[in-house]
Amino acid sequence: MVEPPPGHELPLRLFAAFRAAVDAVHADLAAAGHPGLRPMHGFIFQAIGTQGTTAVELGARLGVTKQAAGKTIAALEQQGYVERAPDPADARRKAVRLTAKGLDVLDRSARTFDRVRAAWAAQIGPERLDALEADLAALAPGEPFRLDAPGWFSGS
Amino acid sequence: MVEPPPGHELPLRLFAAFRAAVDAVHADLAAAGHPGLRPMHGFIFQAIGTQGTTAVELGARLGVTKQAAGKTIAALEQQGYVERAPDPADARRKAVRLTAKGLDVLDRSARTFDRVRAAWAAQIGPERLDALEADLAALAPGEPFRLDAPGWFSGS
DNA sequence: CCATGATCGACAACCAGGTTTACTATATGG
DNA sequence: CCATATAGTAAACCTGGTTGTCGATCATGG
Repeated sequence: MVEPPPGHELPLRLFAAFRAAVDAVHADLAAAGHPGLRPMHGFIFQAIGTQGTTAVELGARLGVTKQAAGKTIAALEQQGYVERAPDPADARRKAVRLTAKGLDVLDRSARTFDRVRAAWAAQIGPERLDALEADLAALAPGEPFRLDAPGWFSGS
Repeated sequence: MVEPPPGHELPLRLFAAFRAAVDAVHADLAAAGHPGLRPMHGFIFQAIGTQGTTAVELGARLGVTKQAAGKTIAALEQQGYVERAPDPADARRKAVRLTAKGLDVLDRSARTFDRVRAAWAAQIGPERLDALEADLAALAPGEPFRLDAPGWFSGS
């Protein structure tokens, strides 16, 4: 009977591949005038999206309190990635939208992820990459868009 | 021509699978009298290992400063997971070793990771799981034991 | 044998991101 | 019209990390 690999190796390889893709994105972003963005910011930008959002909604998407979301928004506003405008329909709310600079991050990220995927397909073959993706979907079913990763790792 | 899936889906699925495995480990740990341990602690325990280590060495393995490693060690010592003893051969050094409680964490984690792997093999078939692992090794080559994940995500 | 430099661990001050608690301002529904 | 719920903000605090500094202890070259 053949010994299977130790069980911790597969999770580490999953994480290593994830990390490789994210590192590629952030290397591109850093080279394109967006230094200082961390992997967690990718989740935040995705959570804001092209539609914009509010502090409460952003907090819910990221799995943090609205106060934490508010701090994050303030920081991104400071750096010019988002802008806030009063909601004409509800004076309590403040609409948060990505600026052109913020949209550039979203756009570049998407293109780099596509580039990484194409490189991977070329490396192991598109069929095997599709099989890999299908198997992953079977092993960890459900919505892949869980944006509450910040906080999951070190969070309370 | 068939549209490939958006490139960000695969990384998210990689992360989701990693997260599922780690969550299984920490659910088991929490049920076994180790509540409050976060995913990042798994990396720390692995970095300390059965051999023990020192603050400087731990910092190097985790990719953080020795001061941060020292704080982490102090916190784990407080909770009874590690103990420090003076090194008889070098009075500057303090050997850090896992206590029985700490070794229990390491042991349980390894067994749960094995259990997860077995469950995954049963679900998609051992051949496909082996293929998945081999493909991942091809895509993100190199040492899978990169323990500097804490800090990578939100770090400086 | 000892002076100099490197290394180990600790302390202090600070920062980033998160939480809890508390508060104001605005909507909304009975 | 008022009671209750919701959006945003603020303050105090926690954790994990950083830089800078320091004393204590090796290690090495005169």
